[in-house]
Amino acid sequence: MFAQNGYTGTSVADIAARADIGKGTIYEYFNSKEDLFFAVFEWYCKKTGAAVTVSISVLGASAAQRLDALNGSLMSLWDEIKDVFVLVMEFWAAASSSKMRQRFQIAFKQLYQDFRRIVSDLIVDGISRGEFREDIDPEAVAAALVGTWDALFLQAWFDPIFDPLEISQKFLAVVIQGLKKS
Amino acid sequence: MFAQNGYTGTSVADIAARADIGKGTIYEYFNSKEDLFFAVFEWYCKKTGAAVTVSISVLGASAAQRLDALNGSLMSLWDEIKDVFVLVMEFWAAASSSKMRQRFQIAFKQLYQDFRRIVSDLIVDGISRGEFREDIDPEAVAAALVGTWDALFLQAWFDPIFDPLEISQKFLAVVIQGLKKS
DNA sequence: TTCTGTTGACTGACCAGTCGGTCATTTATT
DNA sequence: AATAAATGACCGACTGGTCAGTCAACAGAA
Repeated sequence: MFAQNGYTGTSVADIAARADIGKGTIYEYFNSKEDLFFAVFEWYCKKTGAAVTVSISVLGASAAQRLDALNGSLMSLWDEIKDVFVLVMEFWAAASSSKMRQRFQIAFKQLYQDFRRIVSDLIVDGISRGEFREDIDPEAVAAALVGTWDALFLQAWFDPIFDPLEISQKFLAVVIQGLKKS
Repeated sequence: MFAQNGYTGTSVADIAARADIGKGTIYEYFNSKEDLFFAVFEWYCKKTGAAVTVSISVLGASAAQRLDALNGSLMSLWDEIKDVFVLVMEFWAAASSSKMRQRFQIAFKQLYQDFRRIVSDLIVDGISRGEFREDIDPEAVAAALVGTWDALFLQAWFDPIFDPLEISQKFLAVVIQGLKKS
C-alpha cells in the first residue's frame, strides 16, 4: 500500500483493512506507523541484497564476465521490481524528511557501502588477476557503477520505453573496455 | 521549507509565516499547495538546466575534454546544491505519489530526455571526429552517464565523506578510455 | 475464571482551502 | 487641489475533514 499511495497517502486504517485485521492489532506489533514503514524498508533491503549476493557467486569466470553477470541479474530484476520501485523513492523521501531522517539515512549509507564493497572487491580481483589496469580506483568505479544501476531504474520508472537491461549492458561493455589492459 | 521538512512536513501556514505574509495571500498567487510545490520544481529545473547548458559551450575542445568539463561543472555544483538536493528526492516522491503523479512524471521524463540528448550529441560528435569508437551506442552511454551523475549526488547526500567530484572524474576517465579508439 | 489477542469507536491535533472584511493606493470627479 | 469612489492585495479566523494513536470492551482458548 505504501508502494501504491506513498507513506502519507496510506493510512494505518487502510493497511489494517487490507490485512483484514483491526487497526489496534497493528499497534500490537509496531509502535508507530513509522516503525511499520521502517520494517517494510528492512524487508526490501534484505530482498534486494539477496538478489545481489546470489548473482556474483558465479566463481571461476573472469572479472569482466562476473561484472556482466551481476549487471544482468540486477537489471533483469526490473520487471518484478517495477511496481515496488516506488517504495525506494518513498524511502529516499523518508530519509530526507526531518522526522525519520536518522534511521533511514544510516540504513541507506550502510546499504550503499555494502553494495559498493561487493563491486569494488570484484574489480580489485580483476586487477590482481592482471585482467584490469592497475591505475584505476576500484572504489570510485564501484561507487559510480552502483549509482548507475540505481539511476537507470529511476529513469526507467519515469519512462516506460526505457530499457534498463539493454542500456546497462551496452554501457558496461564500454566501461569494461576502459578497465581492461590495452 | 520544502527542502527542510518535505512536502507533507511543510504546512501552507508555515510558508506564509516564513514569507511574512498571510496564509490567504498565498492563495492569491497559487491555486493550491500542490501548485506552489510544482512552481518550486520548475524553478529548480530551470536553475540546474542553466548550469548544464553553460558548461558544454566550451567549443573547440575535444569531445573527451568537453565531457570532462561537463562532468566537472556538474559535480562541483554539489556544494551549493547540497542543501537543496533534498528537494529532488521530494520531487521524486511527488512523482510517485498517485495524486501529483501526472505532471511531475511528465516533467521528469522530459528533463531526463533533454539531458540525455545533450550528452549523446556530445558523444556522437566524438564519434564523427574519429575520436571515439564507432561500435558504441551514444544513447545508451548518455543515459547511463546522466544516471551516474544523479546517483552520485544521491550517495553523497547519504554519506558526507563521499566526494562526488573526485569519484566522477576517476570514473569518467575509465569510461573515456573505453570510448576511445584503441 | 483467567489470560491472550483482538477490535473499532473515540480523541485530540493538525491542516488545506475559503471567505468576509480591511486598508493603502490609484483613478475619477468636482 | 481636494474629495470621493473603486480597486485589489492582503489577511487570518473558520470550516470540514483526516488521521495517528488509545483504550475499554470483547471473544476464544486453557
